[in-house]
Amino acid sequence: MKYLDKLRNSGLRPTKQRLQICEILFDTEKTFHFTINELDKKIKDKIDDKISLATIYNTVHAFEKKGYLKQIPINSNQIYFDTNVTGHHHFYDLKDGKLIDLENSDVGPINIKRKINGKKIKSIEVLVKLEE
Amino acid sequence: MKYLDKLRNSGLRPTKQRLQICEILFDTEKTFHFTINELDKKIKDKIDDKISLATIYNTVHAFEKKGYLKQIPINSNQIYFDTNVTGHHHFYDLKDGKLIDLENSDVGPINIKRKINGKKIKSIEVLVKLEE
DNA sequence: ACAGCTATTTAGAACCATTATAAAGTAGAG
DNA sequence: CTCTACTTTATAATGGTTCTAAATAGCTGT
Ligand SMILES: [Mn+2]
Ligand SMILES: [Mn+2]
Ligand SMILES: [Zn+2]
Ligand SMILES: [Zn+2]
Repeated sequence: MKYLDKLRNSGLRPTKQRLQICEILFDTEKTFHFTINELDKKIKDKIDDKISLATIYNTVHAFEKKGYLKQIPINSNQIYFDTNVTGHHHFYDLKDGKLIDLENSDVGPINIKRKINGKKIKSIEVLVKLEE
Repeated sequence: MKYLDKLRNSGLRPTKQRLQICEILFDTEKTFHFTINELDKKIKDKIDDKISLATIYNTVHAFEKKGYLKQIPINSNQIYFDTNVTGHHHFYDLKDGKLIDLENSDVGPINIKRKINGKKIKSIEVLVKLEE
């Protein structure tokens, strides 16, 4: 199994459900963005076993904690996740609610000049909203 | 009344509730960030009349539509609003969930090199997450 | 001032994404 | 194989936000 070690090495038991979700999330050429609802639909499409919604939530959160997924900061009634966990940015199309990756090279270096005492920077994310 | 014209000029009737909310939101030296829940508490503290939660939601959304407030893109179970509607950025302290303004001058110019066909850029917002 | 019209407020219900619960099932260690 | 901790699951609960529809209030024209 392709993802057995990935899971074992993170201290996550490689259950059938987790392995199937791994295939949907990580077996693709390109990375992608998704909501839980979209992932649930994709699972129903692509696999014949049923995976409960609770397990989908549990798994996505477990993967996020391990750094295999990240949330995208955006105002929406649903959480958007990203299978691209490298530092990068996003276009957000206000018309259709879709996200498009913006590579670091498309944005250029961002130099935060202000410091906050006792805190360090964990991430810098740019959201570029698009309209017609 | 200080906010009568502001409201009338936007096509919003200057009701007692809207005028009172204006005072809480816009009568301050500094701009600030808030959730609906925090605004509701502040209203209970500062004014003696009761304003229903539905009216608070209605008013905040009306003000946002008129450009007197904006939402801050961030992952949270609640929407964060900002009384600072100029283009600027934010630190987000993951420890306590608080936002701190980052002026454009603290970030430097951001040059988005990539274009999306048929779309134009409405806003560019940077979120800098802080950890210990 | 008054009538008539429309916008607004309101309490409460509904909505719905997410989280909690607790019982049944499963993986891995020994 | 057994034991235990972890995981899955159906289902309920939670909680922020939106909807509903009836009451109220601002505004325009007279
Ligand atoms: Mn199927
Ligand atoms: Mn009071
Ligand atoms: Zn992305
Ligand atoms: Zn701000």
